[in-house]
Amino acid sequence: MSNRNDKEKQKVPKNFTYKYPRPALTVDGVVFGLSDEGLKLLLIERLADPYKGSWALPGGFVDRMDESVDDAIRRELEEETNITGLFLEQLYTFGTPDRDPRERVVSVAYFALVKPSDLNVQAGSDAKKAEWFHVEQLPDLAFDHADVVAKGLERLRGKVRYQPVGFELLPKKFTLTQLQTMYEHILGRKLDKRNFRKKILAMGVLRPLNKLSDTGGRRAKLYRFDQKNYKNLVKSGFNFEL
Amino acid sequence: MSNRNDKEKQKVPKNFTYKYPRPALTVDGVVFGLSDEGLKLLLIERLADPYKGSWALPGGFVDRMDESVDDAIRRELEEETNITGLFLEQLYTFGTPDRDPRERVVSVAYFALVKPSDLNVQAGSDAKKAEWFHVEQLPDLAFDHADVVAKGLERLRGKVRYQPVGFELLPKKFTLTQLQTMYEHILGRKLDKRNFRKKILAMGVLRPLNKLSDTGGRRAKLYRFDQKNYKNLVKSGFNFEL
DNA sequence: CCAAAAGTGTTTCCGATACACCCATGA
DNA sequence: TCATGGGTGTATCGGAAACACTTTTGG
Repeated sequence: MSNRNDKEKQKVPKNFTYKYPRPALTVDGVVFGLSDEGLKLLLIERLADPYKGSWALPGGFVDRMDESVDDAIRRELEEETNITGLFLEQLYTFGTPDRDPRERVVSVAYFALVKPSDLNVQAGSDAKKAEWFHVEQLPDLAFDHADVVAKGLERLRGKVRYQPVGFELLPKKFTLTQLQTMYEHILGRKLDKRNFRKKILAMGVLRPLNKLSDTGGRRAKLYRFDQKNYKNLVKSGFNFEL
Repeated sequence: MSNRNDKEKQKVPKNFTYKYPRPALTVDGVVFGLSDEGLKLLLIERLADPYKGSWALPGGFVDRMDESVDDAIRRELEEETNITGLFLEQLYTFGTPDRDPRERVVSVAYFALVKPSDLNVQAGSDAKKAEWFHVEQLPDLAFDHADVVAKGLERLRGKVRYQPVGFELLPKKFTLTQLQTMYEHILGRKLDKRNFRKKILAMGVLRPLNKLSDTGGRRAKLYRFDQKNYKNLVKSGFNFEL
C-alpha cells in the first residue's frame, strides 16, 4: 500500500467534503513470478509509518475520480515496480474496519502474474525498494497483507488447473519441461513426465515452433501457447484442465 | 442500491472532509432463491432517482466507519428484505468511473443464497417493494446491475459443482429428487437419476433421516446435508464434485 | 386401476495412472 | 565417455455414462 505522503508534495492541497463519512479506497497487488528456485512474490519496503521498514504489497490510493479501480492498480504497479502489460485480475476486497491503524481503509486486491523477463524489477519512480521473495519464505508483512497473499496463493493454485494462466509466468517460447516444472512449483507436487506431455499436447493449445532450446544437454523443442486456437476450443465447449 | 435519502432524515447533518477525493462505497447483493419454476433473483424497486421505478439489486452505502463491508451487506439485506442468516460470500467489486450517474461509486457485490422458507419476502423496514424474478426473465436493471447479476450467475454455476453450496437453496430436510432438480435448474441440463443418486450417496455427505416426504405419489426418503461429516472428509483430502 | 413420483444394477467406455529406457548434446 | 536434460508407449484400473423396469401411494 502506498503512503500518501508522496503525493502531498505534488498536489495543491484542497479539501473534499461529503455528507457521510467515507472509507479511503486502496488497491493492492499480489504479484507472482517464477524463478528457477520456485514461485516468488513481489514486495515493497515501506518508507513511512505506519509499518515503516516493513514489507508490504505494492499498491496505492484510489483518489482519481475518473480512473477505474482496474486502471488504478495498473498505474500503481507501474509506478512502483516499472512492470507493464502483466496479467491482472481482481482477487478480493478487504473491508474490515481496523486493517489500517490510521483510519478506515478498504482495499481491492488484485492478482498478477509476470513473465520471467520482468523478474529484474527496478524500483519504480516512487523509488521504493522492490524485492522478490520465495512464497514459502515471506517476511512479516504490513497491515493484513499476509491474509491478502494467502488469498492470492489460494487463487493461483485453484486457478492454474482449470485455466491456462500458468503461461503468463513463462516466456513466450518455452519447453515442455519448463511448463511442467512451473506446474510442479505451483501445485507443490511432482507430475509424471509422460502423462503430462500426453495430456497437454492432446489438448491442442500448444503450437510447436521450429526452434530448439539451447540449454545444456539435448535440445528441447520450443512451444508457445496458442491463444487463438484455445479460444476456438473454448467456444466449442472445451475446458482446460490440469 | 439504497438511496441515501432514507438516512438523511435519521442523522444529524454533519460533514466529513478529506484531503483527497474519495469514491462512495456501496454493497449490493445478488440474492438467489429456488422455486418450483426454477432459479429466482431478488430485486428491489427503486423509489428515487436515479433510475426511479427501475428494479435494482438490494444494497446500500457503506457509511458506518466501524462496520466491516461484510457486515454492511448483511444489515442492508435485512433492512430491505427481512432476510437473515443467509449464505453470503463476496462476489466482485465494480469500480468503473461512470457506473452511477450522480458521482463516483464503487460497489462491493455479494452473492447470497436463501432457503425456500425465505421466498415469501416482505418489504423490509425500508418499505421498498421486493420481488422475485426468474433469472432468465429479468427486467431492465438500474446502474450496471445486469453485469453484477451476470457475474453472480457465473459464480453460482461454477461453484455449485465443486462446493456443496446448493444445499443452501433447499430446506433443511429434502429428498434426492429435490436435490437433483435443484442441480438441473442451476446447471441447465438434465441429470441421470441413477447416476446422480449413486454419486451423491457415495460421497457420504448426506445423512438419511427416518422420515418420509408426504408429496403426491410414493413417499420419498428425506435427507439432510451432513455438515460435520463433510468437514471431516475435507480434512482428509476429500473434494466435493458434482 | 390409473397417475405420479420413488427407487434400484449392470455393462460399456474412456481417461487417469503407473512405469523404464534410449537419445542428443557439450564438456 | 560422461553428465545433463529430452523424448517416447503400453497395460491396468476406476470412475463416468448409458440405460428400463418395479414399487408405493392417493385419487
